[in-house]
Amino acid sequence: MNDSDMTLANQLCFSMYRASRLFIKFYQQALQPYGLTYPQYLVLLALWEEDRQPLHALGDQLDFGSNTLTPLLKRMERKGWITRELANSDHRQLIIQLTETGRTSKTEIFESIRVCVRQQAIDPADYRGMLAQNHALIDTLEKMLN
Amino acid sequence: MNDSDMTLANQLCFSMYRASRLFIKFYQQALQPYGLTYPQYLVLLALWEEDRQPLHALGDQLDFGSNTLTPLLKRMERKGWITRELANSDHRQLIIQLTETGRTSKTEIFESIRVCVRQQAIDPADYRGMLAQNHALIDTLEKMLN
DNA sequence: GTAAATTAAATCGTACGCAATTGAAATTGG
DNA sequence: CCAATTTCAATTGCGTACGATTTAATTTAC
Repeated sequence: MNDSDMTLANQLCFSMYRASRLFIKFYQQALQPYGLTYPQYLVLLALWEEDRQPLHALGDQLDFGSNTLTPLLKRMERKGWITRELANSDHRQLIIQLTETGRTSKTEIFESIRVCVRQQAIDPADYRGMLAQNHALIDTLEKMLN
Repeated sequence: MNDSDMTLANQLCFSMYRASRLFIKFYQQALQPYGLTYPQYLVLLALWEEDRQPLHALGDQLDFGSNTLTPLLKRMERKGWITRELANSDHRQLIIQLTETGRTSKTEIFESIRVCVRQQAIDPADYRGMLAQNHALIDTLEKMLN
């Protein structure tokens, strides 16, 4: 590995960082009508897959700690997407649940996203290939960071 | 595109976001001894490729606006990595230049990064493949966002 | 049964990212 | 030449990210 591998253009980390930020900007366009940020949309995605999860379970899926999630979820509660209530069985756990609005918006928001993503016109095989490679990379990095 | 394509696990954007954050965390470990953050390291990379650039040129390469760069560069100036001076030819432009420390640290910091990256043990062909695919994706997204 | 350890959310502080605006300097067009 | 436009960096405000600590509730171990 020589110095020419250390240019901005040759850094995989930098290209991931660039692609991620552009991708998020792209999604934000579709989410703007709903007043949602991308991380907030991720919370909705997780809850649409499984409602009524404790905060730490959302954190496990999204790799967010309570330092990130607590204020984010409070904002989502204020905007009427979710409710936050202590679990009866364990008063340390905060159960996050979709509101009626949060549940029923799924169809409309998905359609907005789909319209938006369809314009990207990425080859489905490329998409799946990159997804698989990213998952492999994520596994490698997670192992190295303990 | 059906609802099963909308799970967290099937979102390319989310996997980019996850990989990017893990990658940055990985780099931060190597950068911690120098008190550098990853975005600050990117500025150094750009300046090591070409010193004495105006703020907006760094912004073009890293896709940062002055709203991000101005405070970031002030922190780097305080820590002695760079200097900030108005261009004589154009008093609107702020020329960013490496300090002696900034210039000479290159060798040592590169070595730290290389030691760290070598442990990843990613196949070089995979690395190049992902880099190329990311660049293609970045181009697509940039075009769609104007 | 209770002190020690663990788990969970919240809090604190710092540093991005980025949309939007501001204000100053340079360029342009009539 | 000079008013209008454009180009810059800086500022403002908000929402993440995340290391580190705190506080409260539950488990564990003896």
